[in-house]
Amino acid sequence: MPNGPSNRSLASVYVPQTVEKEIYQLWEQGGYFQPRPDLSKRPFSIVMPPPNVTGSLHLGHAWDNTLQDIVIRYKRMVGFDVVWVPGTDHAGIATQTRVEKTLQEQESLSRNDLGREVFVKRVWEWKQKFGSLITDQIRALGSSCDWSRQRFTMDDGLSTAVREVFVRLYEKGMIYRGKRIINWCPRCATALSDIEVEHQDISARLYYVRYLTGVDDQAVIVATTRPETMFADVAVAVHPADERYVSLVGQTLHLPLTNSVIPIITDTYVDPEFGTGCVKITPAHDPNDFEVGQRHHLDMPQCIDADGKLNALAGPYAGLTREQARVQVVADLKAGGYLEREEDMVHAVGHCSRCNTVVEPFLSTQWFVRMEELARPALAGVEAQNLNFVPERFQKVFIHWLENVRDWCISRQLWWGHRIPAWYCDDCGQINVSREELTTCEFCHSANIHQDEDVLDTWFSSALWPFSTLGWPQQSEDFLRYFPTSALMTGYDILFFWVARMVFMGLEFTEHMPFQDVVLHGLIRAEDGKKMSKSLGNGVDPLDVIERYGADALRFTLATGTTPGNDQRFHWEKVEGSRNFINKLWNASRFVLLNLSADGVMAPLDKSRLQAVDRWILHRLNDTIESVSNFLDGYDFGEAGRRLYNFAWDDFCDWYIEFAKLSLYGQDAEMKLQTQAVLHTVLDGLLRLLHPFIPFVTEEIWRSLPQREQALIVTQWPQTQAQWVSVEAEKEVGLVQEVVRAGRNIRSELGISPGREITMEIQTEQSDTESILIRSRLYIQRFCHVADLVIHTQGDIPRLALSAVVSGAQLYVPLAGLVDVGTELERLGKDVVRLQGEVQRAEKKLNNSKFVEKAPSDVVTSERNKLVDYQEKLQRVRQRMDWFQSQ
RNA sequence: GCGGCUGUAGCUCAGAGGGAGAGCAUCACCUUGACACGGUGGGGGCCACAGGUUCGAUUCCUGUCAGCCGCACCA
Repeated sequence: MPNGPSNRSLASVYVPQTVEKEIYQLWEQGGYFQPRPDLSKRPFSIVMPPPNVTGSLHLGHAWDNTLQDIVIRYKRMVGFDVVWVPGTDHAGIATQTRVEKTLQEQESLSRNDLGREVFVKRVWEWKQKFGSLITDQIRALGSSCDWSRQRFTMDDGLSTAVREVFVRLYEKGMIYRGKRIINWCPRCATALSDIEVEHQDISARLYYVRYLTGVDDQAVIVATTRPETMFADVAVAVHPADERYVSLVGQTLHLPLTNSVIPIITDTYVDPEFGTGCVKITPAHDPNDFEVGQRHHLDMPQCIDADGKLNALAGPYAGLTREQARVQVVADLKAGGYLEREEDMVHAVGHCSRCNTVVEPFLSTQWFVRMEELARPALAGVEAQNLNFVPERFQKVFIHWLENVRDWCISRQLWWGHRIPAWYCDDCGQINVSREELTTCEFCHSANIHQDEDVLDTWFSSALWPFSTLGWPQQSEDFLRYFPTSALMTGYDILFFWVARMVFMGLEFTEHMPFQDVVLHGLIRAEDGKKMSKSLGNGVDPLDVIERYGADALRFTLATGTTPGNDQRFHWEKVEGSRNFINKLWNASRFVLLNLSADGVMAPLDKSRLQAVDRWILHRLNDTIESVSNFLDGYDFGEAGRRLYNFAWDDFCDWYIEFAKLSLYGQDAEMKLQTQAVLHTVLDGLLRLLHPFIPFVTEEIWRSLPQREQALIVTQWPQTQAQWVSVEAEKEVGLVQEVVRAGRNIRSELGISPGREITMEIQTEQSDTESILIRSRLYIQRFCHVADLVIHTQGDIPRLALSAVVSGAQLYVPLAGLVDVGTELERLGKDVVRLQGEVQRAEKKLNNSKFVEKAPSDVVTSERNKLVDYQEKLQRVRQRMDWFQSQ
């Protein structure tokens, strides 16, 4: 890396805005995001879920990217050959709709005014113009993905992959074209797949309509929620076992308003309990009716067109929208005496997941992927544990979906996307499906052919993402080295849309699960727990957050707010907290840097010369390295981040730095050197550990560190070292902390002003405790502002003094003027209550013979130790109370 | 109807078969030579409810209630 000035002084407040861009450039120009050709390292690869090329970053992306970047940076430092492939998605409907809207607003033109070719050209221009917006935003977040491998779903290579897959599936009979009932969005004017339909409960009415038999006034009452489709009714069905209607089966009915004649048929699909037990059958406008129609070979006339309006079949109602027609038909039925009654009901109605328009079940010719054969290996693979879900519970959801999946409608009536590689021959009528552009029919060699107008579902190309981005169908170097990828990280909301499809496509075409681990996170929500949405206007722009608090603060917030698989709420206060933490780290680093030796040369750590506090912080660091590494290995980012937060703030800043000051400002030059070395070692480790979470600030601090050899991003992840494990130091510093807290508590509770120096006596009967206290006396004096500290194993207890007990020792603060017998008794009384509780709890356990018999011996031992400790403390406090009461 | 998640301090949330935690908020005190984006001390909780398993349950199991989310059906 370029050599920044060493040991330069840092400002007292960290200002991310001035640093982040520069650091990112430094990384990118240093080529650190690209893997080094090093075959001795194990590969670790991730493909980034591609955002919409013309979209902009939202907090969900930011979260997703942060988690991926944490893993990537961690694995890179651990020593894997890491590659993270970024890219964008052409997002068919979304992009097309957006361009159409702008076209309409700015030029009052529709896509039909332009024609297909010109329109598609305009979308490409739009993509060129706005396509870098989102990738720049991903850069602003600090993502260390390999931009040299960036892909777009409509790149040549990826388009080749799409064609290859389409053709192969078609040749295997796994893609077919057929006239079926599909989900149609009249506003988007395209077919949708089942999962692009959202079911919402709607309060509606159930209309009971009289269909006359033509004999006298005899009628059958049919219940329907969609009277406007009656013009396309071809039958009325009853359950074969429904005795009420047995005599009518085979007879005909006259449709009200049109007088068409339709038969009464039987089908077990009919639920005799619902409504009247009679169902009107409209095969072209209802998925269930469609199946009935197929079974009974019924006609399938359509009365609603693609634009959602009624057609000529509806006679006088032609031209009305579905909604208008319903109102009019109901009114006319009522007027004609055909409406028996109406009933309020609530039922689920499908809505377009993109524009929320009510979806029309629509009979049309579309392309489908046969799912049965694709789902089977996917299920088998998952059940054989070849795919590791984090958290595990998503596996069940995944399996359930695959077990029930229906054929996938993949054709879309759009212009923006991968055009279906099928050509129809106008002479022989054959369908040609081909990898190459065709000009003549492969069957009859006629030049009279035309390509299918439709494009493929965007998810069809996304399904190939993990291998198409790496070069497939070529056996490219990248594909051979980095596929299957190591992990796929994304929100659980696209488990079916994307993850499932990648899995079955991966298995079909590469014979591998496309990734080993599937790590699913939740959704980011607004403060009140609601979904962030444009319509609610409660969205937060991550770029705003970055601008105000820095990318690191955003990242740390998102990462530490993560509980595997769960949603999290966004609060500005959390970001502020993260910003404060980053500033804390900044200042702790400043402290360390200011106190290193002027020449920047560090003494090697000499274990024999270290003090307990040094061994303690190194022990803590060791512990932190271990747990953070473990949490990261298990993709538990939240817990890893929180551990680091606590270690950095509590152990390092609040305690160790304060301990270190004594040595740094003291007279012992040798000790000072060791302290400097420890400070440096801990900061060094901390920066490495925090780097995946808050890469900018850690790299920036790193640049100021002496003795650095390379950029932090490519340094080694810290290793645990057995030599730094020190139970003894934990115990020693634990006692010091207990004494300090007790001393501070006395000062605070008695309102002793901070500037006032006090006298303290500590009495203990244990020689090891005594030596710890003697060794630590300067800490106690400094932290509790004690001018005169007496430590003794025997002797008189100070008379008029405030007191506290700690494990193995008693503390006295003689303060004649401040001791009020009443308040002191009250203080001690509270302590007695607390300690009594503890003693009782421990006694109850230990008096239970079953506990002593059955509980693990270490639990019993520790319980015994606790009891002794509490009993002793209790006794001391009571003695003290007795003494006061006798006054 | 099937499946899942959540219920812990005022708020947002961790946690874990064996002494209830954090951040924010709150109260008191503090310009202590890294940091007021800071320091010190304090208050605050039958860990939703009822059973069960266990020596021991806030944690595991079952059920109930409440909130939420998928999937399926709905004439």
